[in-house]
Amino acid sequence: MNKVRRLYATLLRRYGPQGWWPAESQYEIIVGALLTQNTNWKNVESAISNLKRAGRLEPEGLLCTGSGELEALIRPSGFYRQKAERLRALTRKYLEIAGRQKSGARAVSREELLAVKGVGKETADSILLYAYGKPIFVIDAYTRRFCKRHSLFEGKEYDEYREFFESSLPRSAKMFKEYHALIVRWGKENGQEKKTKK
DNA sequence: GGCCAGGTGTAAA
DNA sequence: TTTACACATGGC
Repeated sequence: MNKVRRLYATLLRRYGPQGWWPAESQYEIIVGALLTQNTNWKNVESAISNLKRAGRLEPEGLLCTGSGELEALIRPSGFYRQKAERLRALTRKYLEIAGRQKSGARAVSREELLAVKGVGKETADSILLYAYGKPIFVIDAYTRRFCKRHSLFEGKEYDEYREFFESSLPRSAKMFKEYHALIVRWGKENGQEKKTKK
């Protein structure tokens, strides 16, 4: 049993299952993944609840919402102008994937998500893992801090971290979901040391 | 009042 | 390839 697995057991014992991703639908996960970019989750919840209340938290409904109205609804999540635009692009991709799945065509790929403007590696991987159940380990700022703090791994590239975790753990989406959630939970209780000036 | 939050795209060096 | 900066709100 390696250190990565032992730490997982420790976190799970300390915090219990986190039950991520907190959402009522697959589409809500995708919307949350985009809105949470560099943003406090509380603000995202507020934006999502606005969308829900307005009946816009579904792909077709969101796409037929005017720019001004959409921006106003997601305003609490910050970067609201660009996020409104990017949310539309991602929603179109989501519908395209859904249509394909219905006809049994090829499955969702990381590349096509990355091709959507506003979707970077973390967002793409969050979507693949939490919305589509693909066994891909999500790396975020907390994960890097976690690695450093526990002397697990010190790399540079996003994919180096991802491969480190994926090669240290059984290939299980269920475990990847829980581990990432636990790291975030850990991160919220362990503020960063100093802030090396990003 | 400044720092931070479950990043990403773009432009310049 | 690396670094710098814009994007923006809300909580402490």
